[in-house]
Amino acid sequence: MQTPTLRDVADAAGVHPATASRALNPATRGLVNAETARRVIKVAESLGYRPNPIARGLKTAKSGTVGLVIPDLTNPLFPPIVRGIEDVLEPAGYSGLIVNTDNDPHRERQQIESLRSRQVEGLIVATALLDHPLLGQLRREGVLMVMVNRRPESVDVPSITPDDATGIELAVRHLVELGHRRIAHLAGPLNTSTGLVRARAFRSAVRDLGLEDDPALVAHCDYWSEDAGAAALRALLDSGTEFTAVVAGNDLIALGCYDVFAERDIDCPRDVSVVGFNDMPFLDKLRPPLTTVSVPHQQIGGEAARLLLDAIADPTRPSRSVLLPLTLVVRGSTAPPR
Amino acid sequence: MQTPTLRDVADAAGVHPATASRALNPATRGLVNAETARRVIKVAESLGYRPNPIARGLKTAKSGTVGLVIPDLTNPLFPPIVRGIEDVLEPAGYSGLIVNTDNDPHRERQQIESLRSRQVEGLIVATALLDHPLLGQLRREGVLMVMVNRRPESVDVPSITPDDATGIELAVRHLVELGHRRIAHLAGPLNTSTGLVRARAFRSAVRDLGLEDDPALVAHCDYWSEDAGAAALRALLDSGTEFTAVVAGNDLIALGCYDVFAERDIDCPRDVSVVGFNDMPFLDKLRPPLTTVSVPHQQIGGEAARLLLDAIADPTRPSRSVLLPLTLVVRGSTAPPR
DNA sequence: CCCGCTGCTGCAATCGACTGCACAATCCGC
DNA sequence: GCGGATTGTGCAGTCGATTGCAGCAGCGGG
Repeated sequence: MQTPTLRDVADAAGVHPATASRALNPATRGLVNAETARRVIKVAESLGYRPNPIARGLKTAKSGTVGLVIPDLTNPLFPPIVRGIEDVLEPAGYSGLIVNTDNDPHRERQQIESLRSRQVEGLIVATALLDHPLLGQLRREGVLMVMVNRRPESVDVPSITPDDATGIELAVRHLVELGHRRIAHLAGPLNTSTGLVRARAFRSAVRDLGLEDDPALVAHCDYWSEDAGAAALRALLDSGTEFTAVVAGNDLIALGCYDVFAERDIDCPRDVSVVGFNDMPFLDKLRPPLTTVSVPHQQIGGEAARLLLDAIADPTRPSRSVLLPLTLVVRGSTAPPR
Repeated sequence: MQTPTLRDVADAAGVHPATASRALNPATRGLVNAETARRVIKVAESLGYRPNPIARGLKTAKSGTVGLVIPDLTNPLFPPIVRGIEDVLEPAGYSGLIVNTDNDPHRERQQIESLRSRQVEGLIVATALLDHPLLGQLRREGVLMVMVNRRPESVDVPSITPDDATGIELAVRHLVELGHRRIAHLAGPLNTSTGLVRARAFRSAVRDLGLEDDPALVAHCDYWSEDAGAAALRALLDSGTEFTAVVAGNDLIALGCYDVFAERDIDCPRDVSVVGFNDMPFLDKLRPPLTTVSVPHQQIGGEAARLLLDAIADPTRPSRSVLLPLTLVVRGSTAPPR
């Protein structure tokens, strides 16, 4: 006998499996004599009994798993989020099934399909595609889900997002306080909600702080990548527009700036200041260490998991959304303009 | 009716559920009339039938999941490994359940216990503890597993490990070719197999290349961390031992060196050269960019998953182990000595 | 002294898919 | 045209845990 079953426990305790089941389940324990329950529990322990979640899941139609849909675990953004999720899921007796979509809508469909056939009880979605028809469909089919890092525009889905707008404002304000007046923005892809939100926030922050809102000062990146960031900065430089500071759409784009600085012999922060976004690991090891907006990724993951567990516990509960506050981490890449 | 069951398909196709089951399962399809099979399959498709893996698992005692035991997903070493694993698991119809142990043996036990109760079919273990009694116990209990990044000493378990010894030799040889003669080693914790193997490999590489094997040149770090690396380098520096280059046990330890360089105004690579190990992301963004030994993490993960799947398919097959070749990535942190 | 209630426990069905066995239909050779 | 081999299909039990319902004992009240 590999691992003892409920029946083994019941036999050893001299009761019916049904009684053993009730004794072992805290929710139904009240139905059984306290003395009997104690005995059953004791026997279960001594036998090293572990309920088989597969069998349990068959009857209860619950799998104890949730799906985590992310673009790519290799992107340093996601591990802390996943970790935060797992840390909340685990004590609740749940676990997460991770799939990587590589931002390929087709793959995404497939992966979600595969998760559903694995009977996940809900989905935590961190992919960044905007206005996805799949989203509405899943909603209609009653699939529970929580979005991370993006707030769906049309559909009513609970979400956990960093307060991007305030984060950008933090960055701009910091630069203004240092004395910068011509601040550029290297925006992320505008077909992603974060890219869009941050770009908008940038322009309104600039206006709010009494600076000129010059459209020539914002350049767009096609991807959230170093290369795209470098390309955008080069274009901006070549356009002849004057600026003394850059707010990058995220840290990778900021890293692209570093490449251009090296390439064109620009001294950061003496010639140009840069602020990133996300606070990826090891940014403090760069020369100069990157000033950036810090996002509490692990906390975001934790909140997302909590929201999903709530939804599982009571699917009728109205969907709640959370906006998490951000902080600015000032390091060496920002200084007063010359 | 939420999702159609096998019975629904069978009814719609006018056959018995048993027949439908056989028709749908490629392994047993031969038992049923080709025409009937075709019809059943067609009906299944049109109904959008998805076999319920929970029910299937109950009968077949297979869950389609494997457990991934890692210390901490947040450590940049692991995401690529996990990604490599998932990429192999997924097409095979398996998926991975990740648990983080934080290198806490107690937590590790618990987590593995929890994975087992979830009926995982095997374990991929990437935790670095040496000589773990748990290991032998699991073996005896017939739990299939594969180790990543470490080769168990006593027990016969398949493993995938980078060829650390050759990697270290690559690093030392590179430094020697640059003209270094006094090369130090900041070894990782010696109670981890990688720490031990690399430290040994360092000394034998030094000897093989005709350098003096001075014990004063190797310092030990208590952890694989920046702080530990910095502390070890400080101790070495304070001891007055002369050296012009450092081979760090891994990249984090090398990063610790950077901190000390900044602190003591040491110019890398002019005063001291440094080589890391692992090639974490973004090392090329450091000043100076870190020369390091590159480990094919994703490939390691993939191989590990393949090994485990093999073992699942045929548990009697003798356990195989793989040593993956490494390469040296020369960047800016190494130069000829002054 | 009997009825009815409460508190426990057991019985048996159920979840959905798989599978050994039996049986029916078909086909072949002699 | 008959016996035996060969397919193809159905029946029913199984995996392990859960749960509605029934039954039983004990107890108090009328």
